[in-house]
Amino acid sequence: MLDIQLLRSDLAGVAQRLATRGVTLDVAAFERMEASRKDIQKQTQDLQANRNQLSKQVGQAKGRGEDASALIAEVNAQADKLKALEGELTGIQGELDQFLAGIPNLPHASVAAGKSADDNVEVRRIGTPRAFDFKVKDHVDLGEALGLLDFNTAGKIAGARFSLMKGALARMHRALAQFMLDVHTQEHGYTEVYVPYLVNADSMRGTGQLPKFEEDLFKIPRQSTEVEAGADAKPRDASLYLIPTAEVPVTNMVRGEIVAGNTLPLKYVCHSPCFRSEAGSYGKDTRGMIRQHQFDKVELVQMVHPASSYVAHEELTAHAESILQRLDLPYRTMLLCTGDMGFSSAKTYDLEVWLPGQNAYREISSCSNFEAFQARRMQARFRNDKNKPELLHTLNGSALAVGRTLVAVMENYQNSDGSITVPTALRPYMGGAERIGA
RNA sequence: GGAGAGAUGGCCGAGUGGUCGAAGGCGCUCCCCUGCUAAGGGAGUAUAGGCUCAAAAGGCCUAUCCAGGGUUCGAAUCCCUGUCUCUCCGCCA
Repeated sequence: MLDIQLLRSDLAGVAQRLATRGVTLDVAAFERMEASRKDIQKQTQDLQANRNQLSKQVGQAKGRGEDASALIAEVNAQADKLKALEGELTGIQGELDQFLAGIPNLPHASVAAGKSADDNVEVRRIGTPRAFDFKVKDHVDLGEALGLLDFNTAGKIAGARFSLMKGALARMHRALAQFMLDVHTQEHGYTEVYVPYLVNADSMRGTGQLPKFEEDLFKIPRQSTEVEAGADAKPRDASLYLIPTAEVPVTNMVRGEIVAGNTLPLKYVCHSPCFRSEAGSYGKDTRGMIRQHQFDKVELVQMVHPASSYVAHEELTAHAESILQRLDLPYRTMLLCTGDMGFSSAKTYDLEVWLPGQNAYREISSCSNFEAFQARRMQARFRNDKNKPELLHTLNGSALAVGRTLVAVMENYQNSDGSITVPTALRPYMGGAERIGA
């Protein structure tokens, strides 16, 4: 969520920066709502002040044993008007909140303007794709031939976009997650956390998945026994959502908190399953385990001082890259353009790993700086030098998506006989195994 | 699932209808005193928003004592609904 003060002081500037993302800000609507809010708020507060004043006098009069009925009558005379105004104020503030919640973050100055992924900028390219002297297979052919990957059975159990791994492949999947966690905790200073995989709507709002992207989430409908007040009394919605990324529960750890300044930066790493309905991506990546309803990911999350978030962003991205380097997987780092960034992000690097089976670089990580956008929604703050609460900055990045890393290892480390060499870095996690299959 | 207790400022904790944004303590900040890893004295110390002001400072005002409703001229305090925490019992990986 953007700072409403920024919209008040520089509406045109905000609209201009949003335009680079392809978003049109309804300036007129905002100005109309603001004018209305000001007017109603002024009237409401004046009446409230008047009521408080008179009520105080009632108390004083009664204290002196005098009759206060005239004062009480005076307050009562404006009670209806006050109640109506208070209702209006709540209404207009709700409208403004909703309007504000629908506006994406402003791109950082270092982000290139662009419309789509075609305009992303390649920042660096590490490693050289291996030259194969045989016809390469993709991970589906490799895994099924080895009898270790079974999409048919997964389909029977759950449906499309689920996968089932067995034996050494399932173990390698687990090994990858363990390896990533160990590197980040032992070498990069992250604290490992285990978190809920089902979260409430407040948490989804905190990181920006709600209200705009509900269709991408798996939702478990639930009703509280609490009944909302009002004419159409209905039970309060207490639905839970499956997390689409550990970013949600981990970042929400600081929701509503004021942390001591000297505890920053907070650095967490979390291995979790992720659930995405992939609505709107029908027909995309239908083969294999590139795009699944359920996948594992090791996520890095940092809460930092605002002054250091861009340094932290570079570091976090480097932490993610280090996994690819240790696995000796060729990749490139892309700076996303304004038009291709996620809703909440001010700046994002995507890491794309080389997949021989597709003869292409494919996204395996996304590292973003959200500045105060998430923190403002969550009211996540720290005490600054002046001992005043100030919004902190949040960042996160995948390091890495485990399923896609497994795909990358399978395809890049395949041998002519259909076996897969185990990367050296993973061998300690695989009981010393050097090869899968054959 | 059953029974009970609780939720107040950074922390502890008082406050059961009026002048309470909230005593007191701790912590923190500044000043004074003290020549010393201590103690004492004084002042200050929530957040968000609105109005005023060229701006800052300042001033005035509104809201917030878990959340949402209600009663009342007036609610931290009374009533209702919920959430969470703790204790005991049951069940359970």
